[in-house]
Amino acid sequence: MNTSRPRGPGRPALTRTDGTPIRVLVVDDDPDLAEVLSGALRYEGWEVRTAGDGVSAVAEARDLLPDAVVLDVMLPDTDGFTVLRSLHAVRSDVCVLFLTARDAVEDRIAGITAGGDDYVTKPFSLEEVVARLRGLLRRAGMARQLEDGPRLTVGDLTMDEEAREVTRGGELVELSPTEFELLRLLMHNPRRVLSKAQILDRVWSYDFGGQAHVVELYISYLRKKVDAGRPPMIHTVRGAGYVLKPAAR
Amino acid sequence: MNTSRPRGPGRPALTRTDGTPIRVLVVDDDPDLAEVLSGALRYEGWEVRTAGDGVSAVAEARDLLPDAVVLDVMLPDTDGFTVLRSLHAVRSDVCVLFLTARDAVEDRIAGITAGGDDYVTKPFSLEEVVARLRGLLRRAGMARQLEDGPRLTVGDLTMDEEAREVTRGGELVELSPTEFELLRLLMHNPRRVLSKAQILDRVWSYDFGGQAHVVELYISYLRKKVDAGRPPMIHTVRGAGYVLKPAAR
DNA sequence: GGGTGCGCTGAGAGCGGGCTCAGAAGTTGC
DNA sequence: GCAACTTCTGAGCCCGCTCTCAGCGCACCC
Repeated sequence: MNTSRPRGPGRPALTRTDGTPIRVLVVDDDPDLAEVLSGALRYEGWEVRTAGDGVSAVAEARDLLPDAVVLDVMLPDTDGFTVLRSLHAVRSDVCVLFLTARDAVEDRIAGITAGGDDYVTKPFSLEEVVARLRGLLRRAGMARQLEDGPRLTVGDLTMDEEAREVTRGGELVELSPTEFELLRLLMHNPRRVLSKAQILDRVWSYDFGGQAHVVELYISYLRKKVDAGRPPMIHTVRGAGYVLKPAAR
Repeated sequence: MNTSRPRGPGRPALTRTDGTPIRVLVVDDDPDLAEVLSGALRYEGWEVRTAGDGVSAVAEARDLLPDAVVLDVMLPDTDGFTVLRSLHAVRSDVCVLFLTARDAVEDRIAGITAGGDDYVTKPFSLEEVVARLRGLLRRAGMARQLEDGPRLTVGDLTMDEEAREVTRGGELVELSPTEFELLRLLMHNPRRVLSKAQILDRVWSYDFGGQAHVVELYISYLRKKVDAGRPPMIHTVRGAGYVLKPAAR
């Protein structure tokens, strides 16, 4: 996996207010999942460490003083709530993103999002995890946006990630959840060719068994809504993937 | 380190008159509850500390000199009223919000609130606790409102939090307590998508075991009263949650 | 210029999220 | 003690979303 990654031109990156990379701690007892996650976060240009249980998580946190923690609720030793308390003791303004099984949502998530923290249910897509973390960090005010705020812009296409609002040339564009996620990925990587495999990896959840064919399908949906009669911004690079770039005048 | 969490767009924040964050001490012997509470208060941008019993509460108070204290009446060592006296000795103008069981309300609480303090009965919703604290601080004159007073406005929708009065386009809208609380949360977060879990966490009491289904139900109630024939302000974002925004022109 | 395969799109099935209605249980006020 | 109101549960329905399948067009290669 490619670990060195200069941000592409136009790639909006978050850094800490002093300009150093954002520090994230990933806590999950499944090493494979932790690896995939930390890969995606490093791809954002962030500094990442991992821990496999609650005790080492707190130990790592004491050392790293992370800005954010990605925390599996089900850990071999302790439950998420206890870890949360310890983390807040280490650094009171830490942001926490919980990972939880879908059916476990109801019972004990209660109160977790109250402190401004957030959660995603397994299985999740990497794009979603990254987006949630970005949102948390931005709201906590510990991050500095290198570009202009929560509104993402490519050409005359804009996306407000918090309001989930997309406009093209001032007109509102209505998107389904998956379409939105796909467009978000494209808009975070303007002028960069993304392969179908990359897109599948980031937009669809990691346990998705389907074909790369869905990517073509959703690109076609997006074109109908985003390009619709206007000069095209979504381009196919045959044999390589897709690019989003401002429409040539 | 940046400990203040700037409110989202349109989110009215309170600070002390010198502009520094409001300082709150949370006293409860249930660590989970204390954690949830302090999370919610930190989310308001306030500085929070916790204590688990009366003795450490007074010790913390001497150190922090809090503007307000959230105080469980039932403590392992002392009762709330003794703590109250000690707190007033530390800082005579401190605001106190009592937490009490429903059936214990009658007798002595009444006398307390005469002193300008307030109470909520368990189980409570976080939105309620935060609202009561805001009211206390404002009345005590130790807080400075960063935005425009107690009246909340989104489009042609207004809410007077103190009078519990809501108008849409000048017309009075009558709401039940829960409906009011839900709308308050939405109006504090205009143009931001709130998930059902977030709403559940803040509007319903922390021990509510029910389904996210009630949120849909109450959204539908609100729509009937707030949107009723007018251009809709409450929007569903499928798979994500709900947003309140000014009606499109 | 013809073949090959990649990419595009239309049709449609299945599913599940979200809305509404009806009613039970609890609460408040007269 | 009754009436009005509020809150929440359950059931059923509808429709939007997702994905599969299949057929076709077009780009590229020889």
